[in-house]
Amino acid sequence: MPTTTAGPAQRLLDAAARLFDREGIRAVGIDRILATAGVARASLYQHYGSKDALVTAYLERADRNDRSRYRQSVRGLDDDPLGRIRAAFDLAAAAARRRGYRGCLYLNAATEFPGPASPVAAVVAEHRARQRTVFREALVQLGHPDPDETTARIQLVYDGGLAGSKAERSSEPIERAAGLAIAMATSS
Amino acid sequence: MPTTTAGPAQRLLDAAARLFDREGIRAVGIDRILATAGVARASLYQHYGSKDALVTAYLERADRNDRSRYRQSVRGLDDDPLGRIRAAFDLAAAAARRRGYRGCLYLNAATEFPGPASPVAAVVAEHRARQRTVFREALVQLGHPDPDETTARIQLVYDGGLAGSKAERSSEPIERAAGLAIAMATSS
DNA sequence: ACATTAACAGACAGATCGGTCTATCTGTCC
DNA sequence: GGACAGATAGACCGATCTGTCTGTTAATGT
Repeated sequence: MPTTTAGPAQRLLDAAARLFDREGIRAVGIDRILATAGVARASLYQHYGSKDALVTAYLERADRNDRSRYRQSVRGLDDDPLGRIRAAFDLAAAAARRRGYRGCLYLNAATEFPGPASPVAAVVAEHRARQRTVFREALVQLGHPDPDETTARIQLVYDGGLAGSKAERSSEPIERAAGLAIAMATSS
Repeated sequence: MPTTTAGPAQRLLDAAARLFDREGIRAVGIDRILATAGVARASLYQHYGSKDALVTAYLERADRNDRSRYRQSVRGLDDDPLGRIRAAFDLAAAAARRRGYRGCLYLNAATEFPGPASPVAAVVAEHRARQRTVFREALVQLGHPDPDETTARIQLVYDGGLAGSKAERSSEPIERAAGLAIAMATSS
C-alpha cells in the first residue's frame, strides 16, 4: 500500500489554511475551499458540519502545528532557557520573512470574529496562555527576579513585533522585539 | 436657524464608524449602515460611490479625529516632550478601556483588506508614519542619543500594547507599554 | 458476489451581498 | 408659482453566501 492520498478532511484543512492565511477568513467562501481541496460539498459538511466549525478546526490545527514546531526547535535546550525564548522569536521571525505575511493568525481571526463568546476567542486565549507559559518557565529557570512582569513585557514586545512586521511588511520589528526580549530576560 | 441635523454624508460616516468599530468591516453590509444612518440607498452612492470608498472615508476620518484629539491633548506641552509621548499612550489607553475594545482600527482594517495595493494600506501607512513622527520629534527634543532606534522601539511597544489590550480585553497591556515607552525615552 | 460505506458531482434553496434604477417628495431660490 | 437640487423609498439585478438535498460512483469487507 503506497501512501494513500490524504483524505478529504485533511485536504479541506490544508486548503482552508492556505486560503485563510493569505486572504483572511471571511474573504474566503466555501466554494473556493472546496475547489482548492478538490472535495465535494457534502464531504465538508459531513466532516465539519459548518464553516464555523472548519474555522475553529483550522485554528486548533495551527496551534498544534505551532506547538510542535516549537517543541522541535527547542530540543536539547532544556538547560538553555534563553535559547528557548530566542527560539520562539526565531519561529515568528521566520514566518514574518515569508512573502505576504499577514501577522498573528490568531489575532487576525479574533479581528474577523469579535466577541468573547465566539468559539475562536477560546482558541486564541488558549494559544496566548501557552505562549506565556513558555516565557514564564524560561524566566523562572533563569532565576529572574520578576518573572510575572517580565513575561507580560516579553509578550508585549512579541505582539508588537508581529503587528509591526505585518504593517511594515518587514521582519525587522519582530527581530527588534527578539533583541528586547532577550535583554529583558537577562537584565538584573 | 437652529442647528440643522447632520446631512446624509455625515450620518452615513457616523453609522459606518459605529458598526465597523464594533463588528468589523466585512461583517457589516450596506443595508445595516443605511438602516442605522436612516439614509436612502441612493444617497450612499451619490456621496461615496461604493462601499470601498466609504471604508476609506471612514479610515481617513478616524485618522483626522485621532490627530485632532492628540493635538488637543498636547496643547501647552510644546516644552514637555515626555508629556506628549505620555499623552499619545493615554489616548490609546482611554480607548482600550471602553467596552468591546477591538484594538487598532487601522491594523484591523489591514487585516480585513490585505494586499499592499489596497487603498486602506495607504491610509494605514500614513497613520503609522505620522505616529512615528510624533515619537521621533519628542525624542529629538529630549536630546535622546538614538531617536531612530528608540522611535522604532516605542512604536513596537505601542503596537504590542494595543494588540495585548485587544486580546486580553484589558487596558493593562497598553498601560504597561506606556511605562516602558517613557522609560525608553528617558534612558541615556 | 453482494451489501455497506464514503466520497463524488451538482442542482437547489433562501438569504444577503454590492450596486443600479425609477419614481416620489421636500425644500429653496428666483 | 415654478424650476431645480437633493433626499427619500423601494423595486430590481446578478452574484455570492452558507447549507441541504438527490443521485451516482468507487472502494471495502464478508
